[in-house]
Amino acid sequence: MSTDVEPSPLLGRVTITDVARAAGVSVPTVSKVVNGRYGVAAATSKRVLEVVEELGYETSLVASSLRRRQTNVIGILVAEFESFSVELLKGVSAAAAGTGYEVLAYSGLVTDGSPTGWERRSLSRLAGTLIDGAIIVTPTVLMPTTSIPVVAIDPHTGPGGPSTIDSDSVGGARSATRHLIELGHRRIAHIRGRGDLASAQLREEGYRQSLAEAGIAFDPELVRDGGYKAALTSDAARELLTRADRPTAVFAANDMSALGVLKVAAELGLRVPEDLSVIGFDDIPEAASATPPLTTMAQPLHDLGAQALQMLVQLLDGHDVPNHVQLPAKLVVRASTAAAPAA
Amino acid sequence: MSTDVEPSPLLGRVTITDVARAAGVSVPTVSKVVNGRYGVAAATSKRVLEVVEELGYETSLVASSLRRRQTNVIGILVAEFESFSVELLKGVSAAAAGTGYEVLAYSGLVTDGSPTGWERRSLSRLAGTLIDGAIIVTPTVLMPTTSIPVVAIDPHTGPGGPSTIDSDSVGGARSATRHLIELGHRRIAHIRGRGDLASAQLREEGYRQSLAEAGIAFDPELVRDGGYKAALTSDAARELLTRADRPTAVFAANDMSALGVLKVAAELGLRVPEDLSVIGFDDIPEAASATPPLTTMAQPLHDLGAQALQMLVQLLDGHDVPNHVQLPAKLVVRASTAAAPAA
DNA sequence: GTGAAAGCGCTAACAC
DNA sequence: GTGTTAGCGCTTTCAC
Repeated sequence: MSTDVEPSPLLGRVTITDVARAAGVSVPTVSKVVNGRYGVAAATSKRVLEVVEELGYETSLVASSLRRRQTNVIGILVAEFESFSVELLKGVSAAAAGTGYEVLAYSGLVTDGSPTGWERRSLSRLAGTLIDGAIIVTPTVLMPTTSIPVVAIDPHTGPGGPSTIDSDSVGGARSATRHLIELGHRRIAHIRGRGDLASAQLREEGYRQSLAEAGIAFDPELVRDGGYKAALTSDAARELLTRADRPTAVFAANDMSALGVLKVAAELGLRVPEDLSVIGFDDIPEAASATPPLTTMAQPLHDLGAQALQMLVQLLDGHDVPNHVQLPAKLVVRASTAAAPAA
Repeated sequence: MSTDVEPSPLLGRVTITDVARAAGVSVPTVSKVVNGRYGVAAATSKRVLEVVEELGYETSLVASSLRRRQTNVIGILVAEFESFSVELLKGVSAAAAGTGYEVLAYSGLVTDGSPTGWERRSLSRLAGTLIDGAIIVTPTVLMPTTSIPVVAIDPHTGPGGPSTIDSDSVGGARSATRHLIELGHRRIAHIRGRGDLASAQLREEGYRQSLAEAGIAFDPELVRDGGYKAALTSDAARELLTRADRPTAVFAANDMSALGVLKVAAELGLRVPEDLSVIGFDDIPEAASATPPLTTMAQPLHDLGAQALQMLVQLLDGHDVPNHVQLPAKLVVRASTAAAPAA
């Protein structure tokens, strides 16, 4: 019976109930007005809208998504927000503009326990409720069945899972290695990527192919694990570069590792590129501003993200998409590679 | 009475009800087990956990956050995922590791209608339910009362709102302008930032101060709006650079604008830095790889994000935090600035 | 044209 | 120890 209107809800958010009470109508009526459903008197609608405006009400994503079937938000799931994932995110976000979908990026807790399987957990927590579809960056496990459409970027492996998109790791690695060979290098080391990602294996494969083509014997002593991380690369690089017969060039499976090699080389007093050539993979922004600027195989990260989004939207619209899309990688020569030192 | 266990829920996500049914217990019991509450028999707990594992159940963020008071996720709200916001995001994410909080970045639809007020809408949609606290990047409106703790980065304005953090725009702008003056420039143009952000006004203020200190008369004809965007800067830059008495240097309020100036200068056949010096503000990754590499005032974007997160966590823990934190900006000289051409 | 009732998936109180 | 009841904020039938 009370007609008092709370003008400013000082604590707690404004709920649909607050609006209903203030407007003197029922909760469902407010819902209809807010969602533009038919069957509401113009006068009622006007009054409700005024109260909505006055109170600053906005429907709760959480509550409505629990009830509705779709939310019009797509999720991009990453293990961590770092240079690589964030470049993809920019591409996804740019491509999402105008599609009517909002973008929500989520980084689950990777610290507690294994670094593997985070994607399944994140997906379970968000799918079916918060997000209509997901783009998963570097998933480490296979997810044969998911409750919502999924596109994976740089996935664990090929068939059986969701649609995937990546760039040409084998071809890129071949180009990278060939670049070093053409500069006269013969002792070329390789810092491997994360073993649980197909891209890492393919890059090693490309490295071996290039070596074979040039008639250079593969030396297992020159291959070490870097896990796509600068920190993990350090020990490997130190071992490699303190050998009596140290390599004159290093092909790192990604830029973070290459940056790690650069750091170790500097510590060791090795000049890059005079004493040591270093080439990376990805072309993250840090590559260009490294000392010296890093030669690398550029992945079209922005496009990768943008196309992943387009594929996902296709899927959400019920269309078919290719099972696998591959974009080319491109050699970007900067200052960390040069002719091999005279033997 | 049926005891059949669905081994693989092919469509829809696995809910707590599925688990309860499969384990032969009630829904609340599953909830207790999953959340580690006391008062469950060891045997029951074990059985439930097995089913959880088998079915791959993960509690829904949405459903639990609707019921619970807190979710342990903090939201970073941005208008768009671009270089600036994304650098902050990396800092936030890095600082969040180990705090027990997960990070969720959200970019609301800015396209529909005005670019202003998106933050209030996003906040309303997520606060109180999905996220425990929020970091808002470049909010354009004042939000005196919010239902959850909020920290604003590079805000609209000073007092009255949430705690804020930014870097020293006045001091930075003074340094930038002084750098140009010391190089012998006297006709120095300024491309303004977004008028709805305090940082833009403060940078213009710093520019004017430096001019005054050097005894250079302020010329309103040399100040144009760029809105912090490369695209919006183009027209302004073209006007400025086609004048008979064109400036010999430009201080752009941020790097995106500076990049826009570089582009126009190239179109106009002006050499940078020989004919025109350009300095930006922010030091986004693109600055280093621009042609030529951009001289700029570096904001500690990573630290800004990291400290914003720390402040927010303090707030969430019930501690007080300073109302305003300011970090210094630092001159980074690259190749887009040089001595003024002889008059 | 409007409101009462039900329910999305989950958790907190409270019975049993 | 375990299940029943209630309710978070919202939307969807479906009576009235």
